[in-house]
Amino acid sequence: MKNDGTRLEGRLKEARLRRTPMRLAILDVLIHSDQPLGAAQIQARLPAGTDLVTVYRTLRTFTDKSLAHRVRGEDQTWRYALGKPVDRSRHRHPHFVCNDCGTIACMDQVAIPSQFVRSLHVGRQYEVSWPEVILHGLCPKCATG
Amino acid sequence: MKNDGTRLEGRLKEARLRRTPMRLAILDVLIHSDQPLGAAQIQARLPAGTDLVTVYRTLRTFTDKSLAHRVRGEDQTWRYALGKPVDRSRHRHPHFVCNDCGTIACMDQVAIPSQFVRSLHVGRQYEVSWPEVILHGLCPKCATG
DNA sequence: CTGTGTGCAAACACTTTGCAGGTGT
DNA sequence: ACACCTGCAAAGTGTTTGCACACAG
Repeated sequence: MKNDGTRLEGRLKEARLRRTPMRLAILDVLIHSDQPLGAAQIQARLPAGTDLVTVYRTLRTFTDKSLAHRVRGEDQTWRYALGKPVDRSRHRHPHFVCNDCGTIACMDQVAIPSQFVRSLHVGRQYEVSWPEVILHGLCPKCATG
Repeated sequence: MKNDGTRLEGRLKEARLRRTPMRLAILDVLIHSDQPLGAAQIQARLPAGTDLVTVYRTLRTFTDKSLAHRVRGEDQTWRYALGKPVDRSRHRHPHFVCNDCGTIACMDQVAIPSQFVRSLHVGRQYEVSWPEVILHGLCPKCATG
């Protein structure tokens, strides 16, 4: 945890992006979140007065450079999360959306079976590049509550 | 095809909704579309001057009564499609989104394997109610084009 | 110094809400 | 007749764009 700062700078350098306070701050928020966050949620975790537009632009930069990826929430908004180095190019893990509290979780540890697409027997006129899986249900908190 | 009108009225009656020109018109548009349509797209297929707000309200009524279902398009907008009687309560077929032209197709004929969720080995703290599958790739038109 | 990033205001696109008047049953 | 629909206007929300200034490299 101590060298998060260093790691963050490394990510920016790798993506050939300037190391600005705004970017470091947003990376920091994302790295410490256990779930994808929306632009407004991120803004709320930054110093008061932080400009939402800049947050949007920064997030766009991150996704453009594949530093982060985004998923849609039930409520129409984009949620952003850092892509694990391993799946930075393609984020093929399922996402979980809670019917109750609405939070989303990246199930990085869950793999979509490689033969999944094939098992669907989609007409061969379709060229499937990747299957997005969104699991709906109750998250641990809401399931027990 | 000749008795579409009758069928449409039947659906409304079944849902205890009044048979209004607006509703019949929208049902007609949806029944003749091979893909989910957005509110604006539906409006465009109705007589000029049709109120978009009413289209939205009508679609909301339809989804409330499970007469139709909706999916999100890549562009963040809702696309509506009539639910097949069979899956009116739950629409578990995959949807296909074309990377190129952006159109969405309901793959009603494709079944998601029943053991799919189990095969993911999601932590048991999560209660998955249903798996949403969105296939990304190229549709027949764009694949050949 | 130069190109990129940031802040602020304003624009945009999609969707919802309020209310008065019209219509199906 | 009465509840439910519809049309019009206006507000909301999330996101993007334009432009002048600030700052990292």
